[in-house]
Amino acid sequence: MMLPQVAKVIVDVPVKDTDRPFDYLIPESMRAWLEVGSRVGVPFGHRTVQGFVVGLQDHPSPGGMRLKSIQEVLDVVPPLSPELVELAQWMSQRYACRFITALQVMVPTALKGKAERYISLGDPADRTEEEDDYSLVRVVAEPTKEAKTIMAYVAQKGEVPAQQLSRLFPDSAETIKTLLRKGILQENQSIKDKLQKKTLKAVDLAVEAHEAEAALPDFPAKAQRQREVLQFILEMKELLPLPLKEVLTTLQVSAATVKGLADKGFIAIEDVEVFRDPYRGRRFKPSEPLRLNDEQQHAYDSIRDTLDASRHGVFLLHGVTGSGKTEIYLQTIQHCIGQGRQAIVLVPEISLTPQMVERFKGRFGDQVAVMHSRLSGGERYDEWRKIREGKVKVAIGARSAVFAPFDRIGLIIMDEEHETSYKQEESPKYHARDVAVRRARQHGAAVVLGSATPSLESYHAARSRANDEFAPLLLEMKRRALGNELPTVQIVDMREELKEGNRSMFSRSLHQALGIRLERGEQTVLLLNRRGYSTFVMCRSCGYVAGCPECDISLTYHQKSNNLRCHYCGYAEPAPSVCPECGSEHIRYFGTGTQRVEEELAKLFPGIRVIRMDVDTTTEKGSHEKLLKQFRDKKADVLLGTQMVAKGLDFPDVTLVGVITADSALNLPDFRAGEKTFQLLTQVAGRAGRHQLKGEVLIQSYTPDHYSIIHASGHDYLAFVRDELKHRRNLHYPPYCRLILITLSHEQLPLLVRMAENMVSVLQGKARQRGWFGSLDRLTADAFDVLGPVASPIPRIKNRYRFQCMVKWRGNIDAVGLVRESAEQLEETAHNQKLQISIDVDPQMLM
DNA sequence: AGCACGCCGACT
DNA sequence: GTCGGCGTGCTC
Repeated sequence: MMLPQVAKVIVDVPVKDTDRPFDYLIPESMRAWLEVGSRVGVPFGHRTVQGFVVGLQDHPSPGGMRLKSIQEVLDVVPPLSPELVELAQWMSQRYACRFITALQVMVPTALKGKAERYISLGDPADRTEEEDDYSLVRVVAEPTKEAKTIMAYVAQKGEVPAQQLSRLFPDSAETIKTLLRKGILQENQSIKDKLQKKTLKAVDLAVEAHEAEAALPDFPAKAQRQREVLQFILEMKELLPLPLKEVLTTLQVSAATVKGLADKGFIAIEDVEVFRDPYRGRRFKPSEPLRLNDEQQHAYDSIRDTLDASRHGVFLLHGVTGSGKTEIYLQTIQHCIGQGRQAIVLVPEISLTPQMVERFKGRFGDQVAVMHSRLSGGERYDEWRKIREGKVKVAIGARSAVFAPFDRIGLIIMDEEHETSYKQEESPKYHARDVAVRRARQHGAAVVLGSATPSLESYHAARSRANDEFAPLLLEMKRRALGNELPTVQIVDMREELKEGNRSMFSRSLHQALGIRLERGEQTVLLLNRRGYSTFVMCRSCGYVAGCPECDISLTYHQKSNNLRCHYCGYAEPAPSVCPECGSEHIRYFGTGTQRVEEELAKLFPGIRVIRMDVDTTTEKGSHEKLLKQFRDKKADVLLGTQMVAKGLDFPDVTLVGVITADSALNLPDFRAGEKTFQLLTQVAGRAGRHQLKGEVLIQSYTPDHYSIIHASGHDYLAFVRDELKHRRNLHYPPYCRLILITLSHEQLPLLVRMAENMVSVLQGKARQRGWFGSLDRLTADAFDVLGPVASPIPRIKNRYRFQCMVKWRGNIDAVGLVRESAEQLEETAHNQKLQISIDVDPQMLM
C-alpha cells in the first residue's frame, strides 16, 4: 500500500489569510501514524504552530512550491475522526466561521497546545566547518566563564526551556544569543499541551512470570520481605500493573523493599496513566427500566423502529412536564447500546445536576461519560478520552457534547430542546440541534428532541414537514406518567391591585397563599422573572408598554438621552412622562431585584426562612447544588430566584409556585419574548404538585390578557403556538424566515457608521444581482432583506463602537455565503484591518 | 496571531 | 553612527 507523502494542514492561526489548508511533507517515520484528524506541530513562518490534518495526498502537487515537513505528531490516537473533520468543514460554511475555530471546539481545551522553545547543545553536524572551527577557537577554546557555565548547565540538562534559561541567567542575553548564532546552542520548538496526563507509580513484572517464580526459593534469608512482595505480585499478575501504593499498604512493606526488588530486575516501577474520575467513590443507586404507559410506549416504539432500521430520523418528543420523557431516553439508549452503537445525551448546562447524572449512571453505570462545565480541564479531558477510546457507550453533557468523538452513533437525545443555551454565543456560533441532526444523518442515527414547550422552529418544522433539512416526526405525550393532575394556575391582575391601593410587589392572593403554606409547613417557590439588563417602560396603571411601531418589540429606555429606541430598526421617540394610553403618571422603567423581594418577604412574614438563588448567590462552585439541597431538606420555607429555579427541579413538598412579575421577560426587545415567557411559565408551573400534594400556581402580571400568559395558565401549548405563529408570520420572523445578524466594530464611530452603511449597500447590491433582494412581504419563494444599520444594544465594548444590521431571508439560496463574501469584500476594500465583522447565523440573542 | 524585515528619532 | 520605535507583509 502506498502511504501518503503530503498532508493538508489547517493551522491554529485564526485569521482570514490562513483559513485554508497548507501542504506539508510527511517524514517517512510518521507516514503510518498520520490520519485525517491527527494533531500535528508544523513549522509556519518563523515559528512552530499546532494544526490538524484535514487531508492526505499521495504526492506533492506538480509545480507546487517546495514544502516544509511536519515536525511532530502530537497524539498516538488522532483526536478527531475524518467524520468530525468533515463536520467542522460544514460548520465553517454554515456558520461563517474559520475552519480552525470549528476544529478547535471539538477537542478539549487541554489539547490546545502552544509552541514552547527549548535550548539544547548544537548538533555539530549542523555547523559548517568554518563555523565549527571559529567556534572552537573563539568560544570553546577560550570561552568566557559565563559561556562555560551556561553550556555546562545546558549539557547537563540536555534540554532547557528557553524561558527558564533566561530566568536563570538574566544578564547573559548577549552570550546566549551569540552561542545560538554560532550554533553551539540551538533552539527547538515543540508543541506542548496545556495539561499533563495524570500518572501513578505502579509495579509490573520485568521478567516472565515463570522466571520470577523459579527465583522465589533462592531469595536470601535477609530478603524475605522482598520475596513476599514478589509472591504477591505473582498472585496478582492478572491485575498488573498494580498501583505501588496498594502493594505497600496491603503488605505493610516499605517503598525501599519494593525498590530493592526492582533493582534486582524482577519488577519494574513505572508511571502508569490513570483516568481521573470525578464521580469516583460515589455510589449510584442502580435503577431498573420502568413500565411505560401507552403514550410512552408508542413514542418508544417509533424511535426503536428507526433504531432497528439503522435509519436517520428526527423525532420531536412533545410531552407535558412530568410525562416521563427521561424514561424514554433511558430505554431508547438501552436499545441503542444493545445494538452495539453509541448514544449522546445533550442537556442544558443548568440542568446537568447530580440528580440528572445519577439517573443515567444508575441505569448505565460506568458506561457513561459526563461532560460538565464544572469539571477541571484534566477531568474533562479524561472523560473525553474515555469516549474517544471506546471505553464508554453513552456521553452526557451540555452543548459541546454533541461533538463526542464516538465512531458509531445510533442515537442523539436533546433534552429541553427549546433552551437557548444550545446556541453558542462565541465563534463558532453553532446550534447544537443543527449539528446533532447533521451528525446523525452521517451516522444513520436517530435524533430525539424532547420538550414540554418545543421551540417554534422545531414544532413548525414537524407540523409542516416541508423543510428538507430538518423535518422531525412529532410524538405527543399529553398525560403525566404518575397520573397526577397539572396544577391549577391563577393569573393575578396587578393593575387591579394598584387600583385598590396595594403598592406592594405581592398581590393579596399571593400574600394569603404564602401565609397558608407557612401554617401548613409546605414549601413555596417564588420566581422573579427578570432577564437581561435592558429596561423597558411600562405603565403600572394600565400595563401599557412602549413598543416599536415598525418591529413590534419593546423600546429600550436610554437614560442618557432620555428617549426610547428600537434596536432592530433604529426608531426613536422621547421618553413619556405620562402614559400615552391612560394618562397615568405611574409610568416608569421596570425591574426588581431578588434582594428587594427578600426584604419585603421578611417584612410581611417575620421569621420566614428564604433561600435566595441568583447570580450573586450561585457564583461559587457547588453553591447551586448546596442551596437546592438545603431547600430539599426543608431548611427553608421559600426558594426565591430567577430562571434557574424553574428548570427541572423536583421537590415533593412544594405546593405553591408564585411568579412575581410574569411580564418582565415579555417586554424584552426580542421577538422571542412571548415564546420565552410561555416556556418559563410552563416550566415553573410544572414544579408544583409533582407528587401527592396538589399544587397551586399564582402568576402576577400587568398584562394578564397576553396570549403567552393566558395559554401558559391553561397549560395549552397548541393554542399558544397558534397565536405565536400568526404573529411571526405577519411580521416575518422565524420560523417563516431566517436571520443573520452582522455586527461591525471599530474604534472610530464616524468611520464605523460609514462602513456599516457600506455593508448594507454591498449586501443589497449582491442580493439584487442574484435576483433575491426585496421585502419579505412579496410572495416570492426566495427573499433577502436587510435591516439597519443601527447601533448595537451594547454600543461600545472595550473601546470599540459596535453597529449591526440584520438579514432576513428565506428560500433555497446561499444567504450565509453572500454575507460572508460581502464581509470579506468590505474588509478588503476598506483595507482597514481594524474593522471587525462578526456574523451570527440564526441568532438566538438579539439584544 | 506572531514574527521579521524595514525605515525614522534619542542615545553612547 | 547604533538601539529600537511599531507599520506592513507573510506564513506550505
